[in-house]
Amino acid sequence: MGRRSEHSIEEIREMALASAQRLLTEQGLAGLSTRGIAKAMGYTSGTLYQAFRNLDDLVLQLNRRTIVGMAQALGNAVTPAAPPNDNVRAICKAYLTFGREHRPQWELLFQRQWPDGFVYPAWYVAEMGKSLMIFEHELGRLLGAKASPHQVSMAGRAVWCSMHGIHALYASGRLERLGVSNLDELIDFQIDALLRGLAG
Amino acid sequence: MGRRSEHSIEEIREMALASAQRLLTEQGLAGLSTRGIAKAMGYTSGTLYQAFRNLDDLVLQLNRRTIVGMAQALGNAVTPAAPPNDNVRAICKAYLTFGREHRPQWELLFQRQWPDGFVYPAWYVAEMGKSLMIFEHELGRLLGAKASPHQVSMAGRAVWCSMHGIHALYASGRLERLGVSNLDELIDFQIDALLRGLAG
DNA sequence: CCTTTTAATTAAACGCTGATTAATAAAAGG
DNA sequence: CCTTTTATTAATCAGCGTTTAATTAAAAGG
Repeated sequence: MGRRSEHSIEEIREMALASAQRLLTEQGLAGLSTRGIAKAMGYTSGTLYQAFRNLDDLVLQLNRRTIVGMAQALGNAVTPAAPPNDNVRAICKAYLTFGREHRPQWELLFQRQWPDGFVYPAWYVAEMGKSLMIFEHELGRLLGAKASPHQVSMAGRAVWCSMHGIHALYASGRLERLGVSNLDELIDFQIDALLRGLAG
Repeated sequence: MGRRSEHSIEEIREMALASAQRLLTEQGLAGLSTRGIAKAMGYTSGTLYQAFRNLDDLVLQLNRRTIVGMAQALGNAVTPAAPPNDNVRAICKAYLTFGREHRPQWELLFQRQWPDGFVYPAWYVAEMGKSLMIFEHELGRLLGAKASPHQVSMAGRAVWCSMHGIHALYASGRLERLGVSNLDELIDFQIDALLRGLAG
C-alpha cells in the first residue's frame, strides 16, 4: 500500500536477483515468474519494473552471475604448475560439473529464447570471453610458441564447443540415458581425442 | 457450433502437424500455440485435445518429423564409395546445415523444456539412434576392424556432441558473433582435430 | 505543524498462454 | 421422427509479462 523507499533501487535489484536465484534452484525454469520473484521478496510484480526494464533484463543480470561463477569454477580447475594437458582436461571437467551442479542456471544461460532482433550486450560477450580465455591460455601452453594466436583461439572454441555439446545432449538426457560412469568415459574419450588431434 | 467428423482424427492430426510446422517456420517458437495451430487449420484449440494428449505430445510428434528429416539429410551426405574421412566431414556439415536451415525445428527439438519427470519415449530414442548410426558407420570404416564396437560408439557420440556444441553456441549467436566464413573455418578446424585424434 | 506535492507501491486491467468443462449442433440408430 | 451419441465450440480457469490508474506514505514547502 504504497510506502516509500524502504529499500533503494539497488537493494531491490539485489533482492530480486537473490529471490530469482532461489526460485530457479528450487523449482527450475518454470518457477521463474515476475509475480513469483516479487512475492518471494515481499513485493508485487510491478515494483520489479522499476529495477529492471523487463524480465529479460532481469534474466540477463542473473546470467551474468552464472557466467562469473562459471569463470571462477574454470579458473579454480587450473594448477599453474601442472602440464597444460592436465589443465585442459581439468577445465573441461569443471565446465561439465558446473553445468550439472547448476542445471537451471545453465538452462537459463544457454537455452533462453530471446525476442526478435535481440543482441547480447557487450559486457555479456566480454564476460563470456573470460571463460574462453581460460581455455585458450592452457591451449596456448599446449600448442607451444609456434602456434598462431588464431590457431589458439580456434582450439579454445573447438574444445569449448565439444564440452558444451556433451552437456547439451547427454547431461540433459536429450540423446539417450547414460549412467554417470559412461558419461565420464565419454568425456575422457572426447578430451583424449581432441588433445591428440590438436597436438598432432 | 458442433458439426461432426468432417475430418478423421488422423486427418486432424496431420493438419495440426502441418499447420504447426508452417507456424514454426514462419514465426519461430513464439508462433507455436494451441489457439494458433487450431486457427490455422480452421478449428478451435479444444479440438486439438482429441488428437493429442496435450501440446507437449504434439511437439513430440513434430520433433519426430524433424529427427527423420535430419537422418535423411545426414544419410544423403554419405557417398558410399568415398573415403570415410570425407564422409564424416560431410555428415558433420550436413548436421550443421540442417540446424541452420531448420532453426525453429532445431530449437523445438533440442531446447524445449519438458515437464517434471518427463522421459523420452522409446521410439524417440530409437529414431535419434538412426542419425547416430550414420556417424558410427563411417567412423567404423575410419577406425578399421581393430576398433571395438564400443570405441566406435564413443567416437560417434564424440563427433556428434562436437558438432552439436558448435551449433548450440555459435550458430545461435550465443557465444559471440562470427561471420559465416569464420564459422566454416571453425567447423573444419574442429573436424580436422577430431579426425586426427580419433585416427591417432 | 499542517498541507501540498511527489513518488513508491499496489491493484486492476489487457492480451496472451495451455488446459478443462459445459453447451451446442449435427450425425447415427432405432 | 425421435433419441442417443459425439465432434466441436464457447466459456472458463489459472497463470503469464506488462502497462495503467489508483492508492498511500514519505518528503517538501510554507
